[in-house]
Amino acid sequence: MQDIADRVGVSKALVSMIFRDIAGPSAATREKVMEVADELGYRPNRAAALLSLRRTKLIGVMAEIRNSFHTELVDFLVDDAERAGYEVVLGPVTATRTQAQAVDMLLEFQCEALVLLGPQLDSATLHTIDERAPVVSVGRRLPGSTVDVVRTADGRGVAMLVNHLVTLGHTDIVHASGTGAIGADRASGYRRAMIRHGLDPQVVVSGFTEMAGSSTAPGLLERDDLPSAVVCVNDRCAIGLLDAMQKAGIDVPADMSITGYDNSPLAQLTHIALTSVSQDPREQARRAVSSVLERLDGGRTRPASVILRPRLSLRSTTGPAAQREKTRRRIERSR
Amino acid sequence: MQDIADRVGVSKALVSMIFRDIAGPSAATREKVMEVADELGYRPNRAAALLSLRRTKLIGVMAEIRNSFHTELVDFLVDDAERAGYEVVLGPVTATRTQAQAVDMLLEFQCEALVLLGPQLDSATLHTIDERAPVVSVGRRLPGSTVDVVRTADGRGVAMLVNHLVTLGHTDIVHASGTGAIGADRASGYRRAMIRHGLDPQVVVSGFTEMAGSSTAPGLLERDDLPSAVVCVNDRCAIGLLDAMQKAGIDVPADMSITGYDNSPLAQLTHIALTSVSQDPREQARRAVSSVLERLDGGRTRPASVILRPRLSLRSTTGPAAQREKTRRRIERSR
DNA sequence: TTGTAAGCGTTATCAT
DNA sequence: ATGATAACGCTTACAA
Repeated sequence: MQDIADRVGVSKALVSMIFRDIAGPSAATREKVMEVADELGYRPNRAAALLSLRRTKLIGVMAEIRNSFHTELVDFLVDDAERAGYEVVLGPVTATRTQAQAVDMLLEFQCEALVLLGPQLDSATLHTIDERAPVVSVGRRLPGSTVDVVRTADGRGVAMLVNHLVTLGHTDIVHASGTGAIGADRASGYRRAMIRHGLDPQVVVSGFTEMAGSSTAPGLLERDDLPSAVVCVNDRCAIGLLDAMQKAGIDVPADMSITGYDNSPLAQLTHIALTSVSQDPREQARRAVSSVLERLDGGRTRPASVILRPRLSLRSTTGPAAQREKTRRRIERSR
Repeated sequence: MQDIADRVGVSKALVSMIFRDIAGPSAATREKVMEVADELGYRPNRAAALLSLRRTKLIGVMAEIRNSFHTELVDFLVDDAERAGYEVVLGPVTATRTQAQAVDMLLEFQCEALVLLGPQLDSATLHTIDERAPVVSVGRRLPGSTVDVVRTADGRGVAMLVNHLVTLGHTDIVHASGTGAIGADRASGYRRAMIRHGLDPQVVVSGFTEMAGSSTAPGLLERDDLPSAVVCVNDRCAIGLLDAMQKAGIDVPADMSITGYDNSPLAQLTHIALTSVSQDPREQARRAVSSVLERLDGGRTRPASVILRPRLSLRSTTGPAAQREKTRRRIERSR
């Protein structure tokens, strides 16, 4: 910057103003400065600006880079943040990099606020982080939390699936569950919905991956009666189960209905066509950024929660409950 | 930092050294300083350090956040970089954020080197960027380029698919192609392989998405003879086509074989089981980071190219060429 | 083992 | 419209 100033014969201050598009400098110097800057290949040093300014205009986003639902959210977050004049710094969680490490990195980068996707950190830790920079937790239920929350009413989403299945005549509905806060939330939504319908909740432990889903199949096939429907904790689990079931000769949805959760691009592929629940990442991103802005620029200090309504996406993996007789015959045949 | 120094009654310099684990300070002061730092919730300011140091230890990675192949690479890059003592900053390319903008952002963050995934920027631009910070282009062919390149021999990969199909007795093999440098590379690999076998290359324009793949189907179904095999430009395209074909009553691979490219997690799902070509993201990431290190810390100045051998992943979407008669009958039936 | 002081590239305040 | 100068928080000779 000093170089440019020297070359043009002005001061650093002028150059700085010109680069920040601030009224003051004359059009003539403006042009000259830009020209020389170009020639010298000058790039503003964000770190230095950051040091001088009180604000960094940086929003840190912790995400599991391999989770397509997270990357979808990140994509939207980047755009929303940009529109608000902020830049997103991604703190990736990987096999070898914990959530705590990701947060540490974001804090070192002097992010003004943190958006945490599916945080597994406990409330106390979140609170501590929040004291340094406003935290928005996305996608996870946080009872009695002191940080901002944006999430879908997962319990309700799962209940919608159960209702849908009951309407189709299903009564023998199993839940393939996941672990952690998110898994627990969905499982309890399932349980409540089943009880509300006077049905028996049946939870089998599964997980959030295709592998988990497909390894849940044998246990179900072993039963005397195949359940008439399985509500899976997410789309990937459902796809794994779907796959294993089809391999075993089970017709979905004729013999058994299967539902997912997330309404991921995968679920929408026509030859998977998974009945699922949409979490509306577009809207979650928007709300998360709004939350950040309210606390950063809007003066809000109390934590706020945004709980979005899930939306059912009916596709071809759910259908009327099978006649018991038929199902049993199918199973026999496939053995 | 000054606060800590004051509280403990030492100088900033000591505190700095302690935080960087530098020999010198006594164990006693060390402990005292850490304690007070904890109490004050102190976090080192990376930007300030960066300003003082000559080095940022930052590697910028430009990636399409929604592209699962890119995110897979990023995941590995993060780990490899960390192992080498570097931090990765992600410059996301989205619908509203161009590659040039992503690169600008990374440069503003004072990244010491740039890893560009599938860059569409022209050679001249890449060269200009390289003058500021060493550039590694990943996954794209760059004839006569002046920057480092890490890629798979895509032409050869596609040729392997063609060879495989020819071995299975196929002769009527169509290529569903993509645009851009990558699409062109794969198309020319296809053409050369076909000619080598004395077959007629037939290229139809498709694209890199499921949508593109499925919208390629009608044109193929319209033909008097269904091609016996289709080599798609990537897995997503293949899955779209696969889907549309199955919907049209075509049995894959009995009536028609389909191949993908990338060996993505999707291709590996057992009920898709797409024959594909692996680009080995793990290895590409490793090489990209090595390239960076050689130029940053190893003193290499000449550009280097690493061209990896693709690897065939045979699965269930390819099979022996169908008898013409059978195929025709199938098609009639499905109409 | 510890302290002092200069400097990194910017922005901001106050003059001119 | 432009310039001088003091921060910003850290690192690093060099000195004690």
